[in-house]
Amino acid sequence: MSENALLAAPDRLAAVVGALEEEIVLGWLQPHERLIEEDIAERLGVKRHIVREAIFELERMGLAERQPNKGAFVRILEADEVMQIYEVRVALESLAAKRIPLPPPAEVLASLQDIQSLHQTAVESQDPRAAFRANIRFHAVLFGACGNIHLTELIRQSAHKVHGIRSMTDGDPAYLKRACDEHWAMIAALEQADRAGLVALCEQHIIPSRDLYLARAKNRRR
Amino acid sequence: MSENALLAAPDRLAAVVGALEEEIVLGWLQPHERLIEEDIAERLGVKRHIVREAIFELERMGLAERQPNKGAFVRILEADEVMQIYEVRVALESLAAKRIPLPPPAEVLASLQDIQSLHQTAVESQDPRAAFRANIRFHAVLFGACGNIHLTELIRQSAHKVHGIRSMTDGDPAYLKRACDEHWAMIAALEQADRAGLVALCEQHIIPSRDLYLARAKNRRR
DNA sequence: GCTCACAGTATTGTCAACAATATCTGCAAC
DNA sequence: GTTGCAGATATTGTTGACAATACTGTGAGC
Repeated sequence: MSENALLAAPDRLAAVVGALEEEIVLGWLQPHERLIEEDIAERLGVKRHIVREAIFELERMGLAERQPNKGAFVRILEADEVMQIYEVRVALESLAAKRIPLPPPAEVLASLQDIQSLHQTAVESQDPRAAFRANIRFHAVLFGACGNIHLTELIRQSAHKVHGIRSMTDGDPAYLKRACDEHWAMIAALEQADRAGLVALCEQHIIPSRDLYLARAKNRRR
Repeated sequence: MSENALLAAPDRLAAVVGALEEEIVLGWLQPHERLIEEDIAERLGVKRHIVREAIFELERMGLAERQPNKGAFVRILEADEVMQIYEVRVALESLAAKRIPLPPPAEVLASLQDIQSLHQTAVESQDPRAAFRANIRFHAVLFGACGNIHLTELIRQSAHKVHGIRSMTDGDPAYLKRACDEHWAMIAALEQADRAGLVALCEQHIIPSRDLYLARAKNRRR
């Protein structure tokens, strides 16, 4: 990961945050695992300073928890927290879906189709990292089309909190296949200017991911 | 403001963020004014390091804007941004209002009444700082009663972005009086378990503040 | 009189050393 | 065998100094 050293200063922090987020989300870093600043700094080829700020950021994102003078841990969300976050996500994403102009600009549609092709490829070839990234980009472009930057940002924040996509790693092919199909259905709804269909799809789309997260959280608990 | 030095480490950052937020919001710091790390550090009696982090936080809150290697400025929201934020606020606060248990726990009601008494006193005695703080606390307790921490946090975030309460300073007594009355009406709706009334009040309550903000933003522009 | 280059200044960004705090290990007393 | 203490180690938190960058003002050349 020494490519970080090559990045411009303002992007390094974001790069480290992103790297750590992926490691947590893809399960390389387990819940309750300690995040030791110096180790991470060395591993990612940056100074401790940057890692420190990144961990603050992760804490804000809800992926890590800090205890003063003790350090940071990968955080595990309680079931009720997950429910609460998803309740808000439904409201926000539903609002966004209602605001997306229909039919959307051609470049938005084209972009979504490109990203979704990548997503499908990643899912079929069982590349969790690529699938994770494509999935994020798909939703960013989709909801970004609503034109409300603040809303888009809150949706992004809320989604990142519950990217417990360990599901991706130990894999649930049926779930992944379904997510893929639903993405294509959303694209179709956009093309056909089917507002009701789009909103319904968006609202339904996130429920399985919630339930999967909850089911895994339950199993994880000893 | 040297009392900051006495605070425990983890709270100092929050204290500095709060102090700067108030200064921006109450108009002591004007839009486009530069936020110079060392000056602020000296003024607030903390190290530059803390101020630096605080400014990052302000940027996340949307109150400041940073340009790499150049510095940070007090940010001024464009009219369309304000509209967008308020659109989200209506959705979020409305959702919260629908989730508050009715009637709410006695301590919540008592707390709201206490805070609102303070708010009223502050408004009547034209103490913008106290009014600002009481207003924030009122909404925090009110929406906090919905029980969804994540939702409460998003509401707080969104509200802080548009606390352009310069309105408080150069003052619009009619607006302040109205806000006060509406707060009392919300308390009454809570007591009477009047869900529809509560939700309607919450949705209407923020519109005047939006319009006031927009009107002032317009005047401010030369 | 205007423009461009250059030096000087102000400010932000980075770093490595130091201080404070918590955690671990080994030993002794009971 | 367990508990409690003391020293050693590991880790986080803080600081001041230095480097990099952008801004400002002055003077030379046209």
